[in-house]
Amino acid sequence: MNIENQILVDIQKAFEVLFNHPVSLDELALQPTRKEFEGNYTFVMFPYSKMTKKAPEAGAEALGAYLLTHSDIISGYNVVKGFLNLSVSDSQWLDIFRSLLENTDPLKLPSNGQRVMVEYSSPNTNKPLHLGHMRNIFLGYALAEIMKAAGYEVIKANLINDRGIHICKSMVAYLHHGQEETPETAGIKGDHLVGKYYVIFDKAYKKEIQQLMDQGISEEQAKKEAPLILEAQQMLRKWEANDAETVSLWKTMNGWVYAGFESTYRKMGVDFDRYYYESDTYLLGKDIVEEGLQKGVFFKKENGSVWVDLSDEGLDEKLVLRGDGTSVYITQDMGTCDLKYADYKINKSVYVVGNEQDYHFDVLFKIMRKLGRPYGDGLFHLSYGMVDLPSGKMKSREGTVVDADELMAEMVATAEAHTKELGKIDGFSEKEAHLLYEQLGMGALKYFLLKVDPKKRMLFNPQESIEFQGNTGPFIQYSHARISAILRKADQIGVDYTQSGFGQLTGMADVEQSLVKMLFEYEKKIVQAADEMTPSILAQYLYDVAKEYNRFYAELPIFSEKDSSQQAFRVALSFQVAKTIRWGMQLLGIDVPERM
RNA sequence: GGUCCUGUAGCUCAACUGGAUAGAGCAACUGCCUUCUAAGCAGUAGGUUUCAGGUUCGAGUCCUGACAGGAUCACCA
Repeated sequence: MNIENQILVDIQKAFEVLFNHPVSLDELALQPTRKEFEGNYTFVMFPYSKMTKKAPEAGAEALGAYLLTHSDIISGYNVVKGFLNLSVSDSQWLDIFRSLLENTDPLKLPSNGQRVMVEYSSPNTNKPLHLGHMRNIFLGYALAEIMKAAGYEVIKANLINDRGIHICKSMVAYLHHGQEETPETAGIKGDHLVGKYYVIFDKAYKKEIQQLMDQGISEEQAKKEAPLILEAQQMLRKWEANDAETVSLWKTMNGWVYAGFESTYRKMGVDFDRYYYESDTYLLGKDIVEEGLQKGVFFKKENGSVWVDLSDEGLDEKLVLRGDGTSVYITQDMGTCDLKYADYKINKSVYVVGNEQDYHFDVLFKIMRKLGRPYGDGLFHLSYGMVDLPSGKMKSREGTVVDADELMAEMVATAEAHTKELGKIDGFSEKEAHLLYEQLGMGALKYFLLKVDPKKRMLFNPQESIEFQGNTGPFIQYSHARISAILRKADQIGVDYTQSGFGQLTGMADVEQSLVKMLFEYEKKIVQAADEMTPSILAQYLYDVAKEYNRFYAELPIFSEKDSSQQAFRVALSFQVAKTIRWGMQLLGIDVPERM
């Protein structure tokens, strides 16, 4: 049942009857009535005064009167200036509530026949994951889950950047200083171990540059000629030539990193359906260059380099293949773009990548469209802003990053300390308590990163950012735990909170109606979050629901309520809120506890 | 310099896509645990939505121009 649509249809009818002026449905829109006014939905009359030939206020009055008598849904109305506030009857809301209550499985809309790939995480294998990656990973996971719920078939992909000069840097450093060290002998997670050598390389490299500069060589020159960088480049050539020893070391070190990443992903509670490796894909795309030349989309310059001219689309000329015939970044991206389609015949392809690559994806997508790809219009860059620290931007080479593993451990520890301080773990086993700390710590962290509009840059202050009160994950989790306690008691004393238990209910309090209305909007929020690829819409909604529930909880009694229909309804309402919170939080990758 | 993104309470963020008196949280202050979990609820205070124009019945939202912050503009990835 879609109540808004029904009202709009009635309004449409009214326009014909009252004003003798037919309108199409998409010319009409409702908005929620502001709190300070009476009503549920508001129809704004101002835009229609020309077609109604009436002043907005008079038109609204006429429309309201018409709806009151001709619409089954509308139980009252009032007009303030040109705003027509419509009230929906309690019995309508109750009908809606009953149908919501019936659903026992997490909301999943019928298939829309669309298949989408969401690529996220996509790490380099030369350093461990940090806070910036976490925003990416939680966003990507949540978006994928939300799109599933909205009726898409979703493939989660991770394109691992496992080759290239940066990987060789770690390898060179390891050869010089590694002395057979392994994650086991060093007692360090594999990704951290490899990251350690990346830092060692960078330090030594900088030192060499300085030495060369001291000898009077320019910085630019020094960067190119330092022995270490030459060695790394040499190693890259050997890797590309498939040199056995080099490939073996590469495999070993990458193996360490993958083991480390897997453990981090597991802690994060995220997963992937498909891994792509750049070592498999980096040669792709050259045939597309050829195709583009033939189609006249690309052109060749004198030195043999191949370009695309996007100046008609407001961009510049862009290189797609070097003069020596080797690939650049975008060459292989064109190749993987096609590969994904060949593998899954996807309608949409979403790239969760930071906003520093806005231009790159703009170019890539325009090229694929110019090449006439069938999926061209389904390409989408979910661009998110950087996570800054109070000290400024995170720089992995300068060690000013917040490490993902460390942060998660700290979050869990903080959750533990906080919970113990509140003395809330009576009757918990050791295992249950630890699970709770993890749920709370991770919930706080994930919610913190997901509640903000992705495209905005955000500030992370290690001391203050993640809290447990107010607009936070734990607040929502707490609301769920509270309801769970109520349901336990209701079951214990035998309250029938199925539909038949509140069959005699006659009316609702304001908070109750407002809660029903919010619960009804869950589906709409899922669709909106999926359409706009913005998980924060769902996060914000869940907070609003929890907040409203806590108001209900404080204002109305449940077990001391004497009217059994009232009591049953309030338990049922609580039950439905808990379900909605649980489902929604699950889409965000956040677990909710039964007790806390 | 060109292009793109952002600018809302002291701080972190909302504002249903142009609607009514711009809302939450944190921090501060005041109440509420003998009643279902106080990680909660209610209240007070906090705003020229960076600035200046424009569009219209109506602008935080749209257009123009400043200002501030950021990103990007490699035969790097």
